[in-house]
Amino acid sequence: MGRSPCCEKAHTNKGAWTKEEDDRLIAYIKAHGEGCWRSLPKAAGLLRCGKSCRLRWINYLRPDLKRGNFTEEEDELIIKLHSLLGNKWSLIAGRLPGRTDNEIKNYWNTHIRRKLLSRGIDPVTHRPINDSASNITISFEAAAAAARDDKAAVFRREDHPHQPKAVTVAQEQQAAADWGHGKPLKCPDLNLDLCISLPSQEEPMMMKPVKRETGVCFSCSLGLPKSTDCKCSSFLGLRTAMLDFRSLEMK
DNA sequence: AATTGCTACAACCGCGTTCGT
DNA sequence: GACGAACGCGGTTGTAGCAAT
Repeated sequence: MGRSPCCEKAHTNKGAWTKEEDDRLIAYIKAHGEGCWRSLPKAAGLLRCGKSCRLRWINYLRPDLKRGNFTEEEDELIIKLHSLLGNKWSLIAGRLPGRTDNEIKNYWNTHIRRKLLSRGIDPVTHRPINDSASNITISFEAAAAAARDDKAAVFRREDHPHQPKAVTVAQEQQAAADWGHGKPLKCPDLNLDLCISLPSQEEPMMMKPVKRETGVCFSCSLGLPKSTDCKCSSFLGLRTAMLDFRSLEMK
């Protein structure tokens, strides 16, 4: 069963946006706000599909975008977040104010991948390329699936082709077992000394960017400047990550 | 000066998820 | 609960600009 196209292709422009189109889109969003992307093009007098408008606004026109070169700190943060989250570009972007998922994805593919390779590090697994002995990589998704006792979903490799492929079934089961008993999960190579607490029983495991009343947020846990929604009362500046899944938005 | 190859990044596409009815 | 529409994400493609030859 096919999905109907998102827009009338015959009457929409494609390719690079013109200055006039940008101005129309900016003016419309300033007047009416974001949202209703489907109806926006017609309302704004644009011959574009809603998706295209949304992408243009989010990746290029939004006034809070930083643009310009990435700093060394941003580089390292992206690498660290990627080692934790994999290709979850929107989650990574959420931790880099003023940066978009598309921008980070492009930057990863053009700069950071090469940077890691030149350091002899596999950009997918974040492990030394010639380090054949150490091949234990535990995915947070696998752990989360195990915590849900979702046996059917316990991370079938073919369902997650983008994830590191170094984890064995036995390792997955061990991780699941450890997770289920509330043991801290450690990724030896990340040197983040991760300590993950289970969410409280009454809350569903669906990951939403819920503000925490206790503990520290993800930004603080990485020793970063506080994010705008940070409510942490203090942070000692330790490079120790107390990672709570509820501070992450998971799909 | 012309051509070729490479890099960077904007934009598109397909699909999974969420939301409203 | 089922269904369709809309949204959002990640992978991929297209192309402009630059460097090397």
